[in-house]
Amino acid sequence: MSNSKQISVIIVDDHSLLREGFASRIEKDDTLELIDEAATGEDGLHKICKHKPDVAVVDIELPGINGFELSKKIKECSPNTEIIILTSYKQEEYFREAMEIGVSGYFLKDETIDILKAIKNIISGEPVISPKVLSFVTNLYSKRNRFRENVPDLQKLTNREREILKLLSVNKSNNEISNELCIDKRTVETHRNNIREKLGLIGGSRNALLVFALENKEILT
Amino acid sequence: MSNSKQISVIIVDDHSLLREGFASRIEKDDTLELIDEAATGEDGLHKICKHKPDVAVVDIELPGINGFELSKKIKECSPNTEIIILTSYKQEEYFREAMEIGVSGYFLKDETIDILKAIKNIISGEPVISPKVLSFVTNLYSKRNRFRENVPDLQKLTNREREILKLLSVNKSNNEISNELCIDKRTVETHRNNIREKLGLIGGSRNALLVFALENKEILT
DNA sequence: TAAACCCTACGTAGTAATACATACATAAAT
DNA sequence: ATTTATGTATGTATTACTACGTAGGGTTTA
Repeated sequence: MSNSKQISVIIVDDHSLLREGFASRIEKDDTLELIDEAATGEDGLHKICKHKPDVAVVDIELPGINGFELSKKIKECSPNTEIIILTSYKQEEYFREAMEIGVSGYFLKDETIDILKAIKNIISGEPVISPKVLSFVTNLYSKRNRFRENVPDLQKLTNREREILKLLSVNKSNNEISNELCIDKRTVETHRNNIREKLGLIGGSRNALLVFALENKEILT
Repeated sequence: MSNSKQISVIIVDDHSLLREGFASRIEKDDTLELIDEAATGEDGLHKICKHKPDVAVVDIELPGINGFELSKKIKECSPNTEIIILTSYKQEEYFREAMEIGVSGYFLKDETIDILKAIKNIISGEPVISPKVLSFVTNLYSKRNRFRENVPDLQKLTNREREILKLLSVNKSNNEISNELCIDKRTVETHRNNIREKLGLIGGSRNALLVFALENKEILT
């Protein structure tokens, strides 16, 4: 009955109607197999730990332990099970918590989403976030009103200059840099000036170079 | 030639080898059609505005206008074109900017990702983020969480001090702040010192306060 | 071979911020 | 009613960085 090529799935949701719909959809797809289902967190945990399915679809609002607690416990007892949150909560806090726990997918029930395709995507290594939920990410980022006009041209800098810029990005002073690189402190100043000129930071605020270094610290080799 | 059921795609990347590989993959899939390609931002924009493809795959680092600028212009001239960023930059800043612009996908070149499947997913309405990149979302959220726990020191600041810290976070000098708030520049220094003391930044590096302000600019009211 | 670039070093001058103080008026708390 | 917190202002000295230069020795390149 259980084809080894099939993706094994367990759903944990207290709405029987939703479980039925989910089961009927999965039945029509022979690459997926619903091996069990549960209506409570405890029952779900028990069944998932027992069967260790490829995918667990869990609701957040559950009788007993909720979907978050359940997810954490799943990660302990069956770490290879991919967890998909399927919920009607689109609050940012819930999404955030799900992300922190490290679930592989987060979908809203009221969406016209192809949950089966999402499961397959996740199994093939692509975490998927539901379109409506993705807007949280976008909004979150948009709240920061910094907007980069150009990809900074770090290629214009020499190796030494990039090295010094990297030290600047971890907030080292000229003195510290000169000690670390065993060069004169005035030489460090020369490099700084050359860097500032190449990056077009001359005449700006006193700390323009530091700000640049901090903002770009990740992309410095 | 062009089957109306096919998904039309244009790729903009300055690496010809990558374009060739992309083209050869697409050829083998008759649901996708590569209708044109470009090596520069300008050429890409021209071709995309002309053909208005279903999907545009764009690199960030491009000769001339970069991938971000290109994406913004694509959204103007061909708003129905889904944009997929395909890049070797996995820095959070780039991902953030891509999200702000509102692209539908963000993938890393060095990943063993099925880009064709990703295109199809996106066409079917599922924004997809590359697995490695998705960790930014997680990190971002957990970072925010840490902020709230580890920086209650901000509560120790008075309203005026927070106001000044906020101005510091956008890299204003004491002089600029004193003008803006109509107080003496030495008073601003007093506030700075009080802030530094309350945040435990005394004796640290000269720019410790600036670094702090920059790193926490998002959570300043 | 000459030109260009890179790393190094230094001179003088000025500005910005810190370290470490004191001081006064007001408003809130108790 | 006295303490406390807050916002304001000032003094002196020191440090860190910038502005604007010059300059030698090394390697690469045209």
